[in-house]
Amino acid sequence: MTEPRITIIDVARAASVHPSTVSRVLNGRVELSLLPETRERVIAAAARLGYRPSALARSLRLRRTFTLGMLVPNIDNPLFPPIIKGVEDVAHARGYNLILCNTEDSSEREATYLRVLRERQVDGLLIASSFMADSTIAELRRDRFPFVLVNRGSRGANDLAVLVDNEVGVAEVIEHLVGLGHRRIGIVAGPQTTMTGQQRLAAARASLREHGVKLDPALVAVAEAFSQEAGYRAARRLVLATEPPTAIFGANDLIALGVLRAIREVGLECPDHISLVGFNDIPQAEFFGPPLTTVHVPQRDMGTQAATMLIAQIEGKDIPAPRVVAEAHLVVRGSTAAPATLARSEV
Amino acid sequence: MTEPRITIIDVARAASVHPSTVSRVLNGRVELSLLPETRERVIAAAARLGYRPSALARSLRLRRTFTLGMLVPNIDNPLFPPIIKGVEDVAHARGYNLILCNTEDSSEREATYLRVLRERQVDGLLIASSFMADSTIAELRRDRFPFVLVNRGSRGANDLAVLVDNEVGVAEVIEHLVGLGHRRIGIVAGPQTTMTGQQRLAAARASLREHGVKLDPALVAVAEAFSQEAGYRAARRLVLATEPPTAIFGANDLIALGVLRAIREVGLECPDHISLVGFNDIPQAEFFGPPLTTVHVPQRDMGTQAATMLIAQIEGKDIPAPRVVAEAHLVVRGSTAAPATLARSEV
DNA sequence: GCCGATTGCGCAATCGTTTTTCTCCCCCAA
DNA sequence: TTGGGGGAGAAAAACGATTGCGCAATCGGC
Repeated sequence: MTEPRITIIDVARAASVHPSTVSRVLNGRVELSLLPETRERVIAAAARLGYRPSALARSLRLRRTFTLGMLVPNIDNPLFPPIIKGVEDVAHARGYNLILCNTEDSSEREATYLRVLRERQVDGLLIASSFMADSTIAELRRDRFPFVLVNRGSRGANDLAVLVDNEVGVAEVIEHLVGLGHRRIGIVAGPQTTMTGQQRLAAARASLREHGVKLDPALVAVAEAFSQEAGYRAARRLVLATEPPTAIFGANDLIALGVLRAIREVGLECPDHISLVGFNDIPQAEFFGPPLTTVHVPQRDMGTQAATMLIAQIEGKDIPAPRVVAEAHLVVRGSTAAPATLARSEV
Repeated sequence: MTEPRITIIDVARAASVHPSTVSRVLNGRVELSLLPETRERVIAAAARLGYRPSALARSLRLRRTFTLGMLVPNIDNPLFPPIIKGVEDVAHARGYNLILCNTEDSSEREATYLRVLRERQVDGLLIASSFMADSTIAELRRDRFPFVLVNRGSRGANDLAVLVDNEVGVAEVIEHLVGLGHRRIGIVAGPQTTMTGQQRLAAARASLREHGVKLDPALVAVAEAFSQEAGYRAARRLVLATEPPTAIFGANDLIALGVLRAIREVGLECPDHISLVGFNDIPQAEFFGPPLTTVHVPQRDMGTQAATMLIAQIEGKDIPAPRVVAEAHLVVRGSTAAPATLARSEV
């Protein structure tokens, strides 16, 4: 890269035409008439010199970068890679690139990345970062900056978003557990600073109430993050309770995994002593020991939908619905069973 | 974004100075003397207008983008997210951004992304994509384009690279299995179009030979990708053999997971009938059923090392060693045990 | 043989920065 | 009074591409 860059001017010189002609040839502007022979000369010269147009210069001139920015809270969470792939599928097919930023659940990183992405003039933003302050989102809205929320909501009712049906998903979880005979159900909620965390907890409470099951406040813990470690820390209190729950619902699969560790640490087994349910159905969930009962969400689909919506917005096309709610349904695997006492009485 | 952009000229006008002065103030060029009062006026004007410099224009002028490109074969493979995080840690700390591209194990996508990244003038490239042709890499080398290989080698001995010690890792795997009493060992190798795939298979062969264990060719299968599905397809032949192996080494954890499914599908259990070992120690490996015995590699570290090397190269600093070989050591968990016959005789 | 239409391509402005060079002005000393 | 010096900021030239406009040449029609 120390050698001088080959520019459109070099190509023009080599083909004995004007730079503008090179531009037209290479961008295939068919509305302009060009001698086939000229066209070929230009193409040959470009190939010979190994000309590589500068996306920087082009974007500056065009005021378009054909780049999408994506903010992800934690790429370590296996929920996100499939979503990212979905986004990439669409972006790539439509001629856009993706700049992926991992915010590490840190609002400073989030702010930095957001600034950087805007300075780089991405054409639009996919926001899967659940910690982002509503005020930040409001600012984007005010600036009319194209964005789509993924796997999180916002107060602005008209913001474009691809969401998960937390109510239905959680309802199925509770229904399943109650159906198995569980009455002493614990919850390890997600961070209550996130909408997802709030919604899933609220949905669980509501659903338990509907089933006439009382939720012991001692059996509700809040994890500080949607991570395994946070889940583990939060779950310890539950499993050490004088009367531990017979089933625990973790607000996502990673939290559930942390709960699993906590369960084992006190010498109990899942599902023999405590049943466990997660949320998201991350790709390896079925291989866990025991295979995790969880709520499946159409991850890749969410990514493609979000990207499609964003690009439509960028290109000023019609958007059928501002918010898409992805279906979420329980997948029963091996981590749930009837409570121990019941099982015994049944035998 | 339909509103006209606020440029340095607007700020200059608002502060009644020349644009060049604004640039100097905002970039803190202390070597130039500026009246404190002027400086404040400029800063105030910039803040008031909400000025956001254009990274595009700046990069064009500076011929630097402070952006790193990263090519990853498959972000779905949990091996990569921690590596990416390591890269991001360093990049972020040093003022660089990361453009992440997922090649989906497709060489066309790889070529497209490579072109795009160079057109966008990223300052350097992290290449974790193991399918990339050596000729492509040779081209980068010829162009003196800064790049670092991650988790893969190349023929060019002087290419910067952060590698895994496949020999030691695999040797420990074989040693472990042989030590447990296994003699009929199967291998599900990675794609032989990749260096990693070749190396691990070769290392396994060599190690078995050293231990005087004969490798039955019928027990060697090659997966078409480092994925669960490919591992599953490749493993079926092994588990259906007239005399199945008592242990199988999968070239990475995802392949091992596919093998596990194949084992179960024919009604066998792991490790009771067949022991299983993987490679990489992906974050959820310990939660699998059974917890996976595998080779741990310092994932995040590899990312930070690679990024550090790349940035050093970009900035023309000294690079201590062109290739870093990360240590790889076996982690014994529940997926390996003594072979069934032995176990029975021991009881 | 003249005029107007059409074809093929060049001209120059523009996108928003940075940086080198230059100018102006003030102050102080000779 | 004049010249030198230096401080503060203006001018202008890049960086590499795109595009509306316009000019010259060719062609066809009468």
